[in-house]
Formats: sequence, structure tokens, C-alpha cells
Amino acid sequence: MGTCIVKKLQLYADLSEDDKKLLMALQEEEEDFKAGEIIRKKGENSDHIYVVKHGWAYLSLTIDKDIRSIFDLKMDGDFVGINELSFNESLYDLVALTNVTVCPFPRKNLDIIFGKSRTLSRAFYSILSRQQALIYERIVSLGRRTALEKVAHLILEIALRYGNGIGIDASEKIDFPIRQEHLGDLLGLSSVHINRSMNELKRHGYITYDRNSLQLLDLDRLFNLANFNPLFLEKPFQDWIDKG
Amino acid sequence: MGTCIVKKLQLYADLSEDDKKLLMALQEEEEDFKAGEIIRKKGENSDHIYVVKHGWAYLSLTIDKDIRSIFDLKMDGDFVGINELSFNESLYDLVALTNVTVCPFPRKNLDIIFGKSRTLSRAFYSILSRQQALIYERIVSLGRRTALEKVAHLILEIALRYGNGIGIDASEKIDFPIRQEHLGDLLGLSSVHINRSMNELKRHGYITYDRNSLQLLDLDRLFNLANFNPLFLEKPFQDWIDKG
DNA sequence: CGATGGATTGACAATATTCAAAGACAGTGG
DNA sequence: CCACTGTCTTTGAATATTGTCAATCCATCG
Repeated sequence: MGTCIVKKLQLYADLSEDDKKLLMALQEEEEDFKAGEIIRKKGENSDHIYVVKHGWAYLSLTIDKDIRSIFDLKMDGDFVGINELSFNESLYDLVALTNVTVCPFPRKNLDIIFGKSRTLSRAFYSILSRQQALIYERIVSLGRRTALEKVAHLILEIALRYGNGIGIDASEKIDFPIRQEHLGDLLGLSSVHINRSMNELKRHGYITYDRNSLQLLDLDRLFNLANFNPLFLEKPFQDWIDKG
Repeated sequence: MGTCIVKKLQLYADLSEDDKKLLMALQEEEEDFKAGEIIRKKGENSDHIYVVKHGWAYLSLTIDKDIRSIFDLKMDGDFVGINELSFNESLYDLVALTNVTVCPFPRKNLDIIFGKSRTLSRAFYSILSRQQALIYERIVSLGRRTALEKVAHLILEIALRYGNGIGIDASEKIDFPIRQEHLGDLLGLSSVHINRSMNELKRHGYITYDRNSLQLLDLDRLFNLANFNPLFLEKPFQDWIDKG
């Protein structure tokens, strides 16, 4: 259903009833994937963008047999593919981490939206620019943080985004379906080193963690350790629009 | 003058005369900065986006006194700030690497554009999504490439982008105003290690290089070493638009 | 119950950093 | 035109961080 997209976009702009109808009309069916399945392969024709309705997925690239890079996790309410519109094939693999439900959305519909609603144009634009801010933070992580700080920063980001998506606090215990190997591929570390870092965070009282769950015990200290920029948590700023 | 933006956007869409006029009208004066000056500081109110008209600049963040991360270089024709629109302060420092001329562009004008031209909306959107593709590649670099590969990939990207901007081939000798310390901050490496990597590329006949210039001698081997995705060089794909 | 995929651990190796010193270059003022 | 200064680059040696390999453990699932 279109509610999926509507809910997400409302965070970024005041949608009129027309906007909502426009979105709903353009929305297609939903599709389910099992954990581990490839939702969309690199090189495939990418006619659709997706909204993750439920579950976790990730964007990745396999360089050599054994070398993989994951650059983003996608969870409830996240868009996938809105950054690949000017390429005619998809640039990355989109893989289901858990069982996942996605809502495909034909990309040419996005252009219709650009023609019909300034508000929606702005909303999509804002989403894309927010995504970019997060990616820049990952670059800082990968470039200039120690392994421990990288891990701290990533699990903070995950807990905050996840909590945001399903509407709970970041300090609550959450399902954590991500294997240590995935964390390694996200941060450019070996899974062995992820293991050691996670256990160090545990030992020092930052978190509790087992293969299926994660809880952040001390947000303040984690923020501090990870040098996390709290700006990313703020509600999107809408006042750059022209009210006149 | 507005030709600066117009030229850039034409790469991404067929602009009508109206589109061009719209852009020209919204364009403001240009501003000069000397090498090393901070064009826009993190935390400052960011009412403007910029187009780099001439020269080099970079986006960076200083974490601790001595730890800095540079996540992007900006050169002739590049946009700065179009990814920070939904924040009410700028997230990063924008620093002049060489003497640089920028064209500021009030960000609320961008919203006017969203209201008036579907073509321009799409063009800006495409630019943003192209930027993101490049950033994802840097994430792959930072995460899963060796130092030598990182350096190879970065100088390839720089030579290609620079050549593109000023209209020369990537294998020609270019000005190279970037210090080894900047390269280190871009790639998360120490400047000492950058030095060793650059000299190794030199020794193996990949490049010539001194403090002020760079030439790529063997593009094929460089592409191969860096595992560079040639898709990023393609002209933007415009057919996701709705021709009907 | 055995099979499987992940987590954990230890020993060792590779890669990159740090520190410090020396060399090269461009700009400045005499 | 030269000496002087500050900024970059280059180099070597010692160190730190992270990776690799291989064995073992543990939980889950049929």
C-alpha cells in the first residue's frame, strides 16, 4: 500500500491531500523476499526504486571472490535506488538480510512527480540529501576512526535509525540480525576484529549484545566515544522553501 | 555569471531557453577566495549553495586537533551544498585549496526551480545522485582497498573529473595542487604512506608526479589496479524521464 | 542427534602509523 | 642573485593496529 511511502515523506514535507493521492496512485504492489535472497542484482535494469516496508536489506558490491563492501543498510521506511536514477543499470546488489517486504515504485513515476508537485520534489530531494549526510559520516568513520570507534558509531547509527523507523527509543533492546561479517564489510574490518571490538564494548559496559539482539546501555558515553554528530537526528529542516 | 551553472546542468538535461533564463535570473555575483581561506565554516548558517567556477576547494571536518577528514574535492563546475539543504547549518567546512572563484546561489531559489521546471528539478536531482555514486565508490575504497589501490583510484577520479571539467583528456598532464597531507585526509592514510604509495606508482610507470603536476601514463593498468568502475564516466542517463 | 553457520580465541603476519631527521622547493627580502 | 624561511617531500627505524589462519565453541534446526 501507498501508506508506506506517504508516512516516510511526511517527515520531510507537509503533504497536501493531492500529494498523497498522487503518491498512492503511483504506488505498486508489494513484494516479499527471504533472508539472503538478492532483491536486485548489480547490472540489472533498474526500472524501480523501492521502499523497504518491513525487514532489513543492504546494498553491497563484491570486488573479488572474498572481498565485499557493504555501503548501506536499509530498514523500515528507507528508500533504495533513488540515487541511481541517472544510470541505466543498477550499480550495486540489493540483498535481503532478513525476510523483507519491499514496495517497488517505477522510477519514471518519480519524474511525473517532479512535474506535478513541488512539495514532493522537495521531499525526495531532501531524503536524498539526508542519505548523503549519513554517507559522509561513514567516510569519516572509515577514514579517521579506530576500529572501536567505527563499531561504536555504526551501532549507534543503526539503533537510532531503527528506533526512528519503528518508533522506539534508541536505548531499548532491539533485534539485531546483522552478522559480524556484515559489520566487517560495512566498516572495512575483518569479522574477527569486529568480534573483538563488540566484546570490548560489552566488557566496558557500553552495550549488551548477542547474536540476535543489541541494547545500548550508555548513550552518552557511546556518543562521546563515537564522536557522533547529533545533527543527524534532528527533524529535517524545511524552511529553505519559498513560502511566498 | 550564470553561464557557469547553465553549462553544468546541460550535461544532465536538455534545457529549454526558459530553463536557462530561469537559472541566469537566479544567479548571483561571484566571489573570490585565496588558497587556504575558509569559504564557509561548519555550523554557519547556510543560505547559499555554490558552484565552483574556477579553482579547487574541499569539504572537510576536523575531529580532533590533528585529525581531519576530507570527504570531497570540488573543482570547476562542481556544486557544493546541494546535499545540505535539509539542515539549517552547514555540516562541514568548505576550504579553498587554490585560489578559487565561486558563484553563490541562494538556496531558496532552488525551491523556486522545483516549482517551475521539471527539467531543472530532474537535473539537480541527477547531479545529487551522481555525487552519491562517487561517494559510494570512496566507501569501497576506504573499506576494502589497499593503500596503493586507494591512491590509484583517487588520482584516477581526480584526473577524470578535472579533465572533464576543463575539457581535456585524462591522460594529459594536469596541475595538481593537492598536498600529500590532503590526499591522506581524503583516504584515511598518513601523509607518509601517501608519499610511499605515490612513489611506488611512479616507480612502476603508472604516473609521473611532482608537487605541482600529475600525469597518468597508463590508464588501462591504472583502471585495472584501482578496480575503477567505468560507469561513472558515462554521460548521465536521461531516459528515466516520462517522455509522454 | 548430527550438521551447519556463526562466534570466539590465540598465535603470528602484514599493513600502515609515528617519530624524527634530512632534503628539496618556492617565496621573500636584502 | 643569494641567503633565509617556511612548507612539503622523502627516508629509515621502531611501533601499533588490524588481518589471517586455524582450532574450538556454541546455538539453532531439521
